[in-house]
Amino acid sequence: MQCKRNFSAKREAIYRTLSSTDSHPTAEWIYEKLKVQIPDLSLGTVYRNLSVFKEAGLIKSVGVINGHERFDWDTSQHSHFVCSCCFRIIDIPKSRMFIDQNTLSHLENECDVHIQGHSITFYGLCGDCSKNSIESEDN
Amino acid sequence: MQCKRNFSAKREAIYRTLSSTDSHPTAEWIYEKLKVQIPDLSLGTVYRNLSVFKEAGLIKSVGVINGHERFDWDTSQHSHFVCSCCFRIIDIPKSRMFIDQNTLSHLENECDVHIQGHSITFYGLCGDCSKNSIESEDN
DNA sequence: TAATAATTAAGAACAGTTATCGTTTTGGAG
DNA sequence: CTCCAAAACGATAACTGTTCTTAATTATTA
Repeated sequence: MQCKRNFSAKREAIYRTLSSTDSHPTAEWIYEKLKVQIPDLSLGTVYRNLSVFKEAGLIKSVGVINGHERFDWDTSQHSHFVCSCCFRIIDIPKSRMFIDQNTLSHLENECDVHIQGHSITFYGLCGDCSKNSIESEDN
Repeated sequence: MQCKRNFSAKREAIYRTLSSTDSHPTAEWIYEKLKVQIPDLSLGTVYRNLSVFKEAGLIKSVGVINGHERFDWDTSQHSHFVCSCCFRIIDIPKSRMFIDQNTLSHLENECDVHIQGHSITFYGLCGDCSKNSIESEDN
């Protein structure tokens, strides 16, 4: 991959689809979304380009949630909340939970490691699932 | 599963193998380790019992690292370091990096979620891989 | 002992992802 | 524009970690 300006039409569409949502989608989701506009798109192409983007540092993986890798266009340091019920992923405001450089340095010494990054994931029930589980108790 | 005392011999062996290492192993690793002593052990049995333990809250999953689910006998709240090179997982001392209840409460309100837990993962190079990558530069 | 429940091995099935391969598209040079 | 090489592509097979099925075995209870 050269630079962003040289994206092929499909590559561009895949990147645009990912970067226009905050839902931290799967490859499949992006594929389904784009198939409407680009009927001859292949799922393999979505996977391949997501790998290309990831390798180029243009996107990040949130990790494998419920068996599906989830992607994030926002490569800046931020935390996520993952709903254990519907597997929705919600961004935690960036102002929160920042681990300072001093702590990282101490950790590196203490554990004999070289830290390049970190991720904080909260899990529990999202608002909707929380509400639903209360409603379904009313029987 | 009833209670820990009623473990079958193989279930017991699987739990013992996991709980006697800090390597956060995969199902495969436990299987290979036990196959020596228990030749008629099946990999499916290891997977099944790990699920049973997880469901019972006896063990935790560290998540899927490099395509393999990693398990941890230590269910208490603690953080991990994951080496991006050899995928070793190192426990971070429990004294470090805990997020207080007050912060969690604020987060729950701010994001409209119900937080049940969280995990902090640091990544980078472990001591060994860091050393090796420096050595291989000397060419 | 007989009936019942729990656990297991073996291997088939499954799902998400990656690799292969022949074709098409793209972008630069002449 | 035309040619060419490199990049990207679609289709689909292959791969891999995990789960499921089934029949057999083992443990428990009556």
